[in-house]
Amino acid sequence: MLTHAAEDYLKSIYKLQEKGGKVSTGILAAYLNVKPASATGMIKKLKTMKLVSHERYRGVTLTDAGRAIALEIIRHHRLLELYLFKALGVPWDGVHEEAEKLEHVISEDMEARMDEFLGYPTADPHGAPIPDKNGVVIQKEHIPMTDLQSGQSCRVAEVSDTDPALLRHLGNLNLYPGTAFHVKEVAPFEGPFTIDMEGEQVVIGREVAKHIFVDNVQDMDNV
Amino acid sequence: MLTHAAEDYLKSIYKLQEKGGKVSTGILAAYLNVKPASATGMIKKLKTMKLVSHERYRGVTLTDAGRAIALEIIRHHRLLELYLFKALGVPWDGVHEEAEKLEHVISEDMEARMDEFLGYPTADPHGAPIPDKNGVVIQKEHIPMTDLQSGQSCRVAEVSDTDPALLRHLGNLNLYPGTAFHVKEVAPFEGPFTIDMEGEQVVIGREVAKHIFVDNVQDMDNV
DNA sequence: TGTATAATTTAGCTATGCCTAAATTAATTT
DNA sequence: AAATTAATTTAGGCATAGCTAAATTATACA
Repeated sequence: MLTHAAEDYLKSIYKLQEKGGKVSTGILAAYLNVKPASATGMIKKLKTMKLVSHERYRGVTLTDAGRAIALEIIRHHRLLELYLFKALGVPWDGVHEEAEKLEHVISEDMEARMDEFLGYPTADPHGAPIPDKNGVVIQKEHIPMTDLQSGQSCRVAEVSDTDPALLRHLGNLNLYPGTAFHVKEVAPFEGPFTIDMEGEQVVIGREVAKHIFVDNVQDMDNV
Repeated sequence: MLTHAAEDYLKSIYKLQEKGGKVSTGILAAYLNVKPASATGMIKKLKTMKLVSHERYRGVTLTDAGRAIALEIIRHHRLLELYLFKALGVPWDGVHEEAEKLEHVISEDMEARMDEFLGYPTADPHGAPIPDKNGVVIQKEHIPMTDLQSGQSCRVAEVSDTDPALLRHLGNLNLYPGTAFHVKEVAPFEGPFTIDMEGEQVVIGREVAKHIFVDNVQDMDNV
Protein backbone atom coordinates (compact mmCIF):
# COMPACT_ATOMS: atom_id res chain seq x y z
CA MET A 1 0.00 0.00 0.00
CA LEU A 2 1.05 3.55 -0.79
CA THR A 3 1.13 6.55 1.52
CA HIS A 4 -1.45 9.31 1.02
CA ALA A 5 1.31 11.64 -0.10
CA ALA A 6 2.49 9.21 -2.79
CA GLU A 7 -1.08 8.81 -4.02
CA ASP A 8 -1.44 12.58 -4.26
CA TYR A 9 1.73 12.82 -6.30
CA LEU A 10 0.56 10.14 -8.75
CA LYS A 11 -2.84 11.81 -9.11
CA SER A 12 -1.21 15.19 -9.72
CA ILE A 13 1.25 13.82 -12.26
CA TYR A 14 -1.67 12.23 -14.11
CA LYS A 15 -3.61 15.47 -14.25
CA LEU A 16 -0.64 17.58 -15.32
CA GLN A 17 0.33 14.98 -17.93
CA GLU A 18 -3.13 15.32 -19.51
CA LYS A 19 -2.30 18.88 -20.50
CA GLY A 20 1.15 18.45 -21.98
CA GLY A 21 3.32 15.32 -21.89
CA LYS A 22 6.17 15.22 -19.39
CA VAL A 23 5.72 16.98 -16.07
CA SER A 24 8.51 19.14 -14.69
CA THR A 25 9.47 19.00 -11.03
CA GLY A 26 8.66 22.69 -10.62
CA ILE A 27 5.17 22.48 -12.07
CA LEU A 28 4.41 19.42 -10.00
CA ALA A 29 5.69 21.05 -6.82
CA ALA A 30 3.64 24.20 -7.46
CA TYR A 31 0.52 22.12 -8.11
CA LEU A 32 0.97 20.28 -4.83
CA ASN A 33 1.99 23.34 -2.81
CA VAL A 34 5.33 21.86 -1.87
CA LYS A 35 8.90 22.94 -2.67
CA PRO A 36 10.67 21.52 -5.75
CA ALA A 37 13.19 19.76 -3.53
CA SER A 38 10.38 17.84 -1.86
CA ALA A 39 8.98 16.80 -5.22
CA THR A 40 12.40 15.53 -6.29
CA GLY A 41 12.49 13.37 -3.19
CA MET A 42 9.11 11.81 -3.79
CA ILE A 43 9.81 11.29 -7.49
CA LYS A 44 12.86 9.25 -6.51
CA LYS A 45 10.77 7.07 -4.23
CA LEU A 46 8.08 6.58 -6.87
CA LYS A 47 10.79 5.68 -9.37
CA THR A 48 12.17 2.90 -7.18
CA MET A 49 8.61 1.59 -6.98
CA LYS A 50 8.42 1.68 -10.81
CA LEU A 51 5.38 3.95 -10.72
CA VAL A 52 7.02 6.79 -12.68
CA SER A 53 9.73 7.22 -15.29
CA HIS A 54 12.19 10.02 -14.68
CA GLU A 55 15.37 11.36 -16.23
CA ARG A 56 17.20 13.96 -14.18
CA TYR A 57 16.31 17.50 -15.24
CA ARG A 58 13.87 16.15 -17.87
CA GLY A 59 10.55 15.58 -16.08
CA VAL A 60 8.37 12.67 -14.97
CA THR A 61 5.80 10.40 -16.64
CA LEU A 62 3.61 7.74 -15.12
CA THR A 63 4.28 4.10 -15.87
CA ASP A 64 1.27 1.88 -16.58
CA ALA A 65 1.30 0.78 -12.94
CA GLY A 66 1.47 4.40 -11.78
CA ARG A 67 -1.35 5.46 -14.07
CA ALA A 68 -3.53 2.62 -12.81
CA ILE A 69 -3.12 3.87 -9.24
CA ALA A 70 -3.69 7.49 -10.25
CA LEU A 71 -6.94 6.53 -11.98
CA GLU A 72 -8.05 4.51 -8.98
CA ILE A 73 -7.62 7.56 -6.72
CA ILE A 74 -9.34 9.84 -9.23
CA ARG A 75 -12.20 7.35 -9.41
CA HIS A 76 -12.50 7.42 -5.63
CA HIS A 77 -12.46 11.21 -5.63
CA ARG A 78 -15.13 11.67 -8.26
CA LEU A 79 -17.42 8.93 -7.01
CA LEU A 80 -17.15 10.47 -3.56
CA GLU A 81 -17.95 13.94 -4.87
CA LEU A 82 -21.08 12.69 -6.57
CA TYR A 83 -22.05 10.52 -3.62
CA LEU A 84 -21.69 13.37 -1.13
CA PHE A 85 -23.67 15.62 -3.44
CA LYS A 86 -26.52 13.22 -4.14
CA ALA A 87 -26.77 11.12 -1.00
CA LEU A 88 -25.83 13.62 1.71
CA GLY A 89 -26.74 16.89 0.01
CA VAL A 90 -23.29 18.43 0.42
CA PRO A 91 -23.28 21.60 -1.73
CA TRP A 92 -21.19 21.26 -4.88
CA ASP A 93 -18.63 23.80 -3.70
CA GLY A 94 -17.88 21.62 -0.66
CA VAL A 95 -17.56 18.14 -2.15
CA HIS A 96 -14.03 18.57 -3.49
CA GLU A 97 -12.42 19.32 -0.15
CA GLU A 98 -14.21 16.46 1.60
CA ALA A 99 -13.43 13.98 -1.19
CA GLU A 100 -9.78 15.03 -1.11
CA LYS A 101 -9.46 13.47 2.35
CA LEU A 102 -11.79 10.50 1.88
CA GLU A 103 -10.31 9.32 -1.43
CA HIS A 104 -7.25 7.81 0.29
CA VAL A 105 -9.19 5.98 2.90
CA ILE A 106 -12.23 4.21 1.45
CA SER A 107 -12.21 0.50 0.67
CA GLU A 108 -12.88 -1.12 -2.68
CA ASP A 109 -16.09 -2.42 -1.16
CA MET A 110 -17.28 1.08 -0.30
CA GLU A 111 -16.28 2.28 -3.76
CA ALA A 112 -18.42 -0.47 -5.29
CA ARG A 113 -21.38 0.31 -3.04
CA MET A 114 -21.35 3.99 -3.89
CA ASP A 115 -21.01 3.13 -7.57
CA GLU A 116 -24.07 0.90 -7.38
CA PHE A 117 -26.08 3.43 -5.35
CA LEU A 118 -25.34 6.09 -7.95
CA GLY A 119 -26.25 3.80 -10.88
CA TYR A 120 -22.71 3.50 -12.30
CA PRO A 121 -22.32 7.20 -13.12
CA THR A 122 -19.86 8.58 -15.68
CA ALA A 123 -19.39 12.15 -14.45
CA ASP A 124 -19.00 13.93 -11.11
CA PRO A 125 -20.98 17.05 -10.08
CA HIS A 126 -18.50 19.29 -11.91
CA GLY A 127 -18.78 17.29 -15.13
CA ALA A 128 -15.42 15.53 -14.83
CA PRO A 129 -15.44 11.92 -16.10
CA ILE A 130 -15.39 9.08 -13.55
CA PRO A 131 -12.99 6.30 -14.60
CA ASP A 132 -14.69 2.89 -14.48
CA LYS A 133 -13.46 0.18 -12.14
CA ASN A 134 -10.97 -1.01 -14.74
CA GLY A 135 -9.49 2.47 -15.06
CA VAL A 136 -11.10 3.31 -18.39
CA VAL A 137 -11.96 7.00 -18.77
CA ILE A 138 -14.30 8.27 -21.43
CA GLN A 139 -12.93 11.73 -22.09
CA LYS A 140 -15.59 13.80 -23.81
CA GLU A 141 -14.55 16.63 -26.10
CA HIS A 142 -14.63 19.94 -24.30
CA ILE A 143 -14.07 23.45 -25.55
CA PRO A 144 -13.02 26.28 -23.22
CA MET A 145 -15.79 28.87 -23.05
CA THR A 146 -13.23 31.53 -23.95
CA ASP A 147 -13.14 30.05 -27.49
CA LEU A 148 -16.83 30.76 -28.10
CA GLN A 149 -18.02 33.31 -30.65
CA SER A 150 -21.04 35.55 -30.54
CA GLY A 151 -24.08 33.74 -31.93
CA GLN A 152 -23.08 30.26 -30.82
CA SER A 153 -25.16 27.98 -28.60
CA CYS A 154 -23.80 25.23 -26.39
CA ARG A 155 -24.07 23.33 -23.14
CA VAL A 156 -21.92 23.49 -20.00
CA ALA A 157 -19.87 20.28 -19.97
CA GLU A 158 -17.45 20.78 -17.08
CA VAL A 159 -16.22 23.38 -14.61
CA SER A 160 -13.10 23.53 -12.42
CA ASP A 161 -13.76 21.98 -9.03
CA THR A 162 -11.05 23.54 -6.89
CA ASP A 163 -12.29 27.04 -6.02
CA PRO A 164 -15.38 26.98 -3.78
CA ALA A 165 -16.10 30.70 -4.25
CA LEU A 166 -16.12 30.27 -8.03
CA LEU A 167 -18.41 27.25 -7.72
CA ARG A 168 -20.86 29.15 -5.52
CA HIS A 169 -20.86 31.93 -8.10
CA LEU A 170 -21.52 29.49 -10.95
CA GLY A 171 -24.22 27.82 -8.88
CA ASN A 172 -25.95 31.15 -8.32
CA LEU A 173 -25.95 31.66 -12.09
CA ASN A 174 -27.26 28.10 -12.57
CA LEU A 175 -24.20 27.20 -14.65
CA TYR A 176 -24.14 23.52 -13.77
CA PRO A 177 -22.98 20.86 -16.25
CA GLY A 178 -25.88 20.25 -18.63
CA THR A 179 -27.09 23.85 -18.62
CA ALA A 180 -27.61 25.17 -22.18
CA PHE A 181 -26.95 28.77 -23.16
CA HIS A 182 -26.57 31.07 -26.15
CA VAL A 183 -23.75 33.57 -26.62
CA LYS A 184 -25.45 36.91 -27.21
CA GLU A 185 -22.34 39.03 -27.37
CA VAL A 186 -18.60 38.86 -26.88
CA ALA A 187 -17.22 42.27 -25.97
CA PRO A 188 -14.14 43.25 -28.00
CA PHE A 189 -10.57 43.34 -26.69
CA GLU A 190 -10.86 40.16 -24.60
CA GLY A 191 -13.99 41.48 -22.93
CA PRO A 192 -16.75 39.66 -21.08
CA PHE A 193 -19.40 37.34 -22.54
CA THR A 194 -23.08 38.14 -22.46
CA ILE A 195 -25.07 34.93 -22.53
CA ASP A 196 -28.72 34.04 -22.66
CA MET A 197 -30.13 31.24 -20.50
CA GLU A 198 -33.83 30.65 -20.96
CA GLY A 199 -34.45 34.35 -21.45
CA GLU A 200 -32.24 35.44 -18.54
CA GLN A 201 -29.25 37.48 -19.62
CA VAL A 202 -26.01 37.07 -17.69
CA VAL A 203 -22.57 38.63 -18.10
CA ILE A 204 -19.58 36.32 -17.60
CA GLY A 205 -16.08 37.77 -17.24
CA ARG A 206 -13.04 36.23 -18.94
CA GLU A 207 -11.54 35.02 -15.66
CA VAL A 208 -14.69 33.05 -14.89
CA ALA A 209 -15.11 31.82 -18.48
CA LYS A 210 -11.63 30.26 -18.32
CA HIS A 211 -12.97 27.78 -15.81
CA ILE A 212 -15.98 26.74 -17.88
CA PHE A 213 -15.84 24.10 -20.61
CA VAL A 214 -18.65 23.47 -23.06
CA ASP A 215 -19.77 20.98 -25.69
CA ASN A 216 -22.57 20.67 -28.26
CA VAL A 217 -21.46 23.96 -29.83
CA GLN A 218 -23.76 25.07 -32.67
CA ASP A 219 -23.92 28.19 -34.78
CA MET A 220 -27.38 29.63 -34.20
CA ASP A 221 -27.21 32.68 -36.49
CA ASN A 222 -29.61 31.10 -38.95
CA VAL A 223 -31.94 29.46 -36.46
CA MET B 1 -5.64 19.88 14.72
CA LEU B 2 -4.40 16.58 16.08
CA THR B 3 -2.72 13.74 14.23
CA HIS B 4 -4.66 10.54 13.61
CA ALA B 5 -2.35 8.71 15.99
CA ALA B 6 -3.02 11.20 18.80
CA GLU B 7 -6.76 10.85 18.22
CA ASP B 8 -6.46 7.07 18.44
CA TYR B 9 -4.61 7.34 21.73
CA LEU B 10 -7.27 9.63 23.22
CA LYS B 11 -10.05 7.33 22.05
CA SER B 12 -8.30 4.30 23.51
CA ILE B 13 -7.59 5.99 26.84
CA TYR B 14 -11.26 6.91 27.04
CA LYS B 15 -12.40 3.35 26.42
CA LEU B 16 -9.92 1.82 28.85
CA GLN B 17 -10.77 4.42 31.48
CA GLU B 18 -14.43 3.34 31.30
CA LYS B 19 -13.49 -0.03 32.73
CA GLY B 20 -11.25 0.97 35.59
CA GLY B 21 -9.93 4.46 36.38
CA LYS B 22 -6.35 5.24 35.49
CA VAL B 23 -4.89 3.58 32.42
CA SER B 24 -1.41 2.06 32.59
CA THR B 25 1.09 2.53 29.79
CA GLY B 26 1.29 -1.20 29.23
CA ILE B 27 -2.46 -1.75 28.91
CA LEU B 28 -2.72 1.21 26.56
CA ALA B 29 0.17 -0.01 24.42
CA ALA B 30 -1.31 -3.52 24.20
CA TYR B 31 -4.72 -2.11 23.22
CA LEU B 32 -3.15 -0.05 20.44
CA ASN B 33 -0.74 -2.77 19.28
CA VAL B 34 2.32 -0.63 19.94
CA LYS B 35 5.23 -1.06 22.35
CA PRO B 36 5.03 0.52 25.82
CA ALA B 37 7.91 2.85 24.96
CA SER B 38 5.92 4.26 22.05
CA ALA B 39 2.93 4.87 24.31
CA THR B 40 5.14 6.71 26.79
CA GLY B 41 6.27 9.00 23.99
CA MET B 42 2.75 9.85 22.87
CA ILE B 43 1.54 10.33 26.44
CA LYS B 44 4.24 12.96 26.87
CA LYS B 45 3.09 14.81 23.78
CA LEU B 46 -0.56 14.66 24.85
CA LYS B 47 0.46 15.94 28.27
CA THR B 48 2.16 19.03 26.84
CA MET B 49 -1.09 19.65 24.96
CA LYS B 50 -3.00 19.34 28.27
CA LEU B 51 -5.16 16.53 26.90
CA VAL B 52 -4.11 13.99 29.51
CA SER B 53 -2.90 13.96 33.11
CA HIS B 54 0.04 11.73 33.82
CA GLU B 55 2.32 10.96 36.75
CA ARG B 56 5.35 8.84 35.90
CA TYR B 57 4.75 5.14 36.62
CA ARG B 58 1.17 5.88 37.73
CA GLY B 59 -0.98 5.87 34.59
CA VAL B 60 -2.90 8.37 32.45
CA THR B 61 -6.30 10.02 32.65
CA LEU B 62 -8.00 12.28 30.15
CA THR B 63 -8.46 15.95 30.97
CA ASP B 64 -11.81 17.53 30.11
CA ALA B 65 -10.31 18.77 26.85
CA GLY B 66 -8.94 15.31 26.07
CA ARG B 67 -12.24 13.63 26.84
CA ALA B 68 -14.09 16.06 24.58
CA ILE B 69 -11.85 15.07 21.67
CA ALA B 70 -12.13 11.37 22.48
CA LEU B 71 -15.92 11.62 22.48
CA GLU B 72 -15.89 13.52 19.20
CA ILE B 73 -13.90 10.72 17.55
CA ILE B 74 -16.10 8.04 19.09
CA ARG B 75 -19.15 9.94 17.82
CA HIS B 76 -17.65 9.98 14.33
CA HIS B 77 -16.89 6.28 14.52
CA ARG B 78 -20.34 5.18 15.65
CA LEU B 79 -22.26 7.50 13.36
CA LEU B 80 -20.16 6.21 10.48
CA GLU B 81 -20.78 2.59 11.44
CA LEU B 82 -24.52 3.14 11.49
CA TYR B 83 -24.44 5.21 8.31
CA LEU B 84 -22.43 2.61 6.39
CA PHE B 85 -24.79 -0.09 7.64
CA LYS B 86 -28.03 1.70 6.85
CA ALA B 87 -27.21 3.87 3.84
CA LEU B 88 -24.69 1.71 1.98
CA GLY B 89 -25.63 -1.74 3.22
CA VAL B 90 -22.16 -2.57 4.52
CA PRO B 91 -22.52 -5.78 6.58
CA TRP B 92 -22.20 -5.20 10.31
CA ASP B 93 -18.96 -7.13 10.55
CA GLY B 94 -17.34 -4.71 8.10
CA VAL B 95 -18.41 -1.32 9.40
CA HIS B 96 -15.87 -1.13 12.23
CA GLU B 97 -12.80 -1.39 10.03
CA GLU B 98 -14.11 1.13 7.53
CA ALA B 99 -15.16 3.59 10.25
CA GLU B 100 -11.76 3.27 11.90
CA LYS B 101 -10.20 5.01 8.90
CA LEU B 102 -13.00 7.46 8.12
CA GLU B 103 -13.47 8.73 11.69
CA HIS B 104 -10.31 10.87 11.51
CA VAL B 105 -11.14 12.43 8.20
CA ILE B 106 -14.77 13.52 8.02
CA SER B 107 -15.82 17.14 8.53
CA GLU B 108 -18.26 18.43 11.12
CA ASP B 109 -20.59 19.15 8.24
CA MET B 110 -20.56 15.54 7.10
CA GLU B 111 -21.06 14.40 10.68
CA ALA B 112 -24.14 16.61 10.94
CA ARG B 113 -25.54 15.39 7.62
CA MET B 114 -25.18 11.74 8.57
CA ASP B 115 -26.75 12.46 11.95
CA GLU B 116 -29.73 14.08 10.27
CA PHE B 117 -30.06 11.32 7.67
CA LEU B 118 -30.11 8.73 10.44
CA GLY B 119 -32.67 10.65 12.51
CA TYR B 120 -30.32 11.55 15.37
CA PRO B 121 -29.63 7.98 16.46
CA THR B 122 -28.41 6.98 19.91
CA ALA B 123 -26.77 3.61 19.20
CA ASP B 124 -24.56 2.10 16.51
CA PRO B 125 -25.20 -1.30 14.83
CA HIS B 126 -23.45 -3.09 17.71
CA GLY B 127 -25.54 -1.34 20.33
CA ALA B 128 -22.83 1.06 21.51
CA PRO B 129 -24.14 4.51 22.46
CA ILE B 130 -23.47 7.42 20.09
CA PRO B 131 -22.41 10.56 21.99
CA ASP B 132 -24.47 13.59 20.95
CA LYS B 133 -22.85 16.57 19.31
CA ASN B 134 -22.10 18.11 22.72
CA GLY B 135 -20.32 14.98 23.84
CA VAL B 136 -23.09 13.69 26.09
CA VAL B 137 -23.29 9.88 26.20
CA ILE B 138 -26.30 8.06 27.57
CA GLN B 139 -24.72 4.92 28.94
CA LYS B 140 -27.41 2.28 29.35
CA GLU B 141 -26.97 -0.40 32.00
CA HIS B 142 -25.57 -3.58 30.50
CA ILE B 143 -24.97 -6.96 32.04
CA PRO B 144 -22.46 -9.43 30.58
CA MET B 145 -24.27 -12.48 29.29
CA THR B 146 -21.94 -14.63 31.37
CA ASP B 147 -23.76 -13.33 34.49
CA LEU B 148 -27.10 -14.77 33.37
CA GLN B 149 -28.78 -17.61 35.23
CA SER B 150 -30.91 -20.39 33.86
CA GLY B 151 -34.55 -19.31 33.62
CA GLN B 152 -33.86 -15.62 32.95
CA SER B 153 -35.11 -13.69 29.94
CA CYS B 154 -33.47 -10.63 28.45
CA ARG B 155 -32.59 -8.67 25.34
CA VAL B 156 -29.28 -8.26 23.53
CA ALA B 157 -28.11 -4.71 24.28
CA GLU B 158 -24.60 -4.59 22.85
CA VAL B 159 -21.90 -6.78 21.33
CA SER B 160 -18.16 -6.21 20.81
CA ASP B 161 -17.50 -4.65 17.41
CA THR B 162 -13.88 -5.56 16.81
CA ASP B 163 -13.86 -9.18 15.64
CA PRO B 164 -15.54 -9.62 12.22
CA ALA B 165 -15.66 -13.42 12.51
CA LEU B 166 -17.48 -13.17 15.84
CA LEU B 167 -19.92 -10.67 14.38
CA ARG B 168 -20.66 -12.90 11.39
CA HIS B 169 -21.30 -15.72 13.82
CA LEU B 170 -23.65 -13.62 15.94
CA GLY B 171 -25.37 -12.40 12.79
CA ASN B 172 -25.98 -15.97 11.66
CA LEU B 173 -27.59 -16.64 15.04
CA ASN B 174 -29.64 -13.45 14.71
CA LEU B 175 -28.11 -12.09 17.91
CA TYR B 176 -28.38 -8.41 16.98
CA PRO B 177 -29.00 -5.70 19.59
CA GLY B 178 -32.72 -5.80 20.36
CA THR B 179 -33.08 -9.55 19.97
CA ALA B 180 -34.87 -11.11 22.96
CA PHE B 181 -34.03 -14.57 24.29
CA HIS B 182 -34.61 -16.86 27.24
CA VAL B 183 -31.90 -18.81 29.06
CA LYS B 184 -32.99 -22.42 28.96
CA GLU B 185 -29.95 -23.90 30.62
CA VAL B 186 -26.51 -22.98 31.89
CA ALA B 187 -24.23 -25.98 31.85
CA PRO B 188 -22.29 -26.45 35.10
CA PHE B 189 -18.55 -25.77 35.59
CA GLU B 190 -18.48 -22.61 33.43
CA GLY B 191 -20.20 -24.45 30.59
CA PRO B 192 -22.11 -23.11 27.60
CA PHE B 193 -25.52 -21.43 27.58
CA THR B 194 -28.54 -22.93 25.87
CA ILE B 195 -30.92 -20.17 24.87
CA ASP B 196 -34.33 -20.05 23.28
CA MET B 197 -35.12 -17.44 20.59
CA GLU B 198 -38.66 -17.63 19.29
CA GLY B 199 -38.70 -21.41 19.62
CA GLU B 200 -35.24 -21.87 18.09
CA GLN B 201 -32.72 -23.34 20.51
CA VAL B 202 -29.12 -22.21 20.25
CA VAL B 203 -26.02 -23.10 22.26
CA ILE B 204 -23.64 -20.24 23.07
CA GLY B 205 -20.16 -20.95 24.42
CA ARG B 206 -18.57 -18.92 27.22
CA GLU B 207 -16.02 -17.30 24.93
CA VAL B 208 -18.79 -15.96 22.73
CA ALA B 209 -21.03 -15.00 25.65
CA LYS B 210 -18.26 -12.80 27.05
CA HIS B 211 -18.75 -10.51 24.08
CA ILE B 212 -22.52 -10.17 24.49
CA PHE B 213 -24.14 -7.69 26.87
CA VAL B 214 -27.82 -7.76 27.74
CA ASP B 215 -30.46 -5.65 29.44
CA ASN B 216 -34.13 -6.03 30.48
CA VAL B 217 -33.22 -9.09 32.52
CA GLN B 218 -36.28 -10.77 34.07
CA ASP B 219 -36.74 -13.94 36.01
CA MET B 220 -39.20 -15.99 34.00
CA ASP B 221 -39.49 -19.03 36.27
CA ASN B 222 -42.98 -18.07 37.32
CA VAL B 223 -44.19 -16.79 33.95
C1' DT C 1 14.05 -5.05 55.17
C1' DG C 2 16.28 -6.36 51.26
C1' DT C 3 15.98 -8.49 46.88
C1' DA C 4 13.75 -10.27 42.76
C1' DT C 5 10.34 -9.29 39.30
C1' DA C 6 7.50 -6.52 36.61
C1' DA C 7 6.33 -2.18 34.64
C1' DT C 8 7.74 2.14 32.89
C1' DT C 9 10.77 5.42 31.08
C1' DT C 10 14.95 7.08 28.70
C1' DA C 11 18.13 6.93 24.91
C1' DG C 12 19.06 6.31 20.48
C1' DC C 13 17.70 4.40 15.89
C1' DT C 14 14.45 4.09 11.49
C1' DA C 15 11.27 5.79 7.87
C1' DT C 16 8.13 9.28 5.88
C1' DG C 17 7.66 13.76 4.10
C1' DC C 18 8.30 18.19 4.49
C1' DC C 19 11.72 22.28 4.72
C1' DT C 20 16.02 25.62 3.53
C1' DA C 21 20.38 26.46 1.52
C1' DA C 22 23.97 25.18 -1.54
C1' DA C 23 25.53 22.85 -5.62
C1' DT C 24 24.77 21.30 -10.06
C1' DT C 25 22.87 21.11 -14.74
C1' DA C 26 20.32 23.13 -18.56
C1' DA C 27 18.77 26.94 -21.24
C1' DT C 28 19.11 31.66 -22.79
C1' DT C 29 21.33 35.73 -23.89
C1' DT C 30 24.97 38.51 -25.61
C1' DA D 1 31.60 30.65 -26.85
C1' DA D 2 31.14 32.62 -22.47
C1' DA D 3 28.27 34.33 -19.04
C1' DT D 4 23.99 34.91 -16.89
C1' DT D 5 19.63 33.06 -15.42
C1' DA D 6 16.48 29.45 -14.35
C1' DA D 7 15.40 24.88 -13.01
C1' DT D 8 16.61 20.83 -10.62
C1' DT D 9 19.01 18.08 -7.46
C1' DT D 10 21.82 17.16 -3.36
C1' DA D 11 22.77 17.79 1.47
C1' DG D 12 21.39 18.37 5.88
C1' DG D 13 17.58 19.47 9.34
C1' DC D 14 12.92 19.04 11.63
C1' DA D 15 8.59 16.66 13.28
C1' DT D 16 5.82 12.50 13.67
C1' DA D 17 5.50 7.88 15.22
C1' DG D 18 7.13 3.74 15.45
C1' DC D 19 11.04 0.39 17.17
C1' DT D 20 14.87 -2.02 20.42
C1' DA D 21 17.82 -2.09 24.29
C1' DA D 22 19.21 -0.27 28.60
C1' DA D 23 18.17 2.17 32.80
C1' DT D 24 15.05 3.35 36.20
C1' DT D 25 11.18 2.97 39.47
C1' DA D 26 7.59 0.42 41.80
C1' DT D 27 5.72 -3.72 43.70
C1' DA D 28 5.77 -8.30 45.70
C1' DC D 29 7.91 -11.76 48.20
C1' DA D 30 10.68 -13.97 51.46
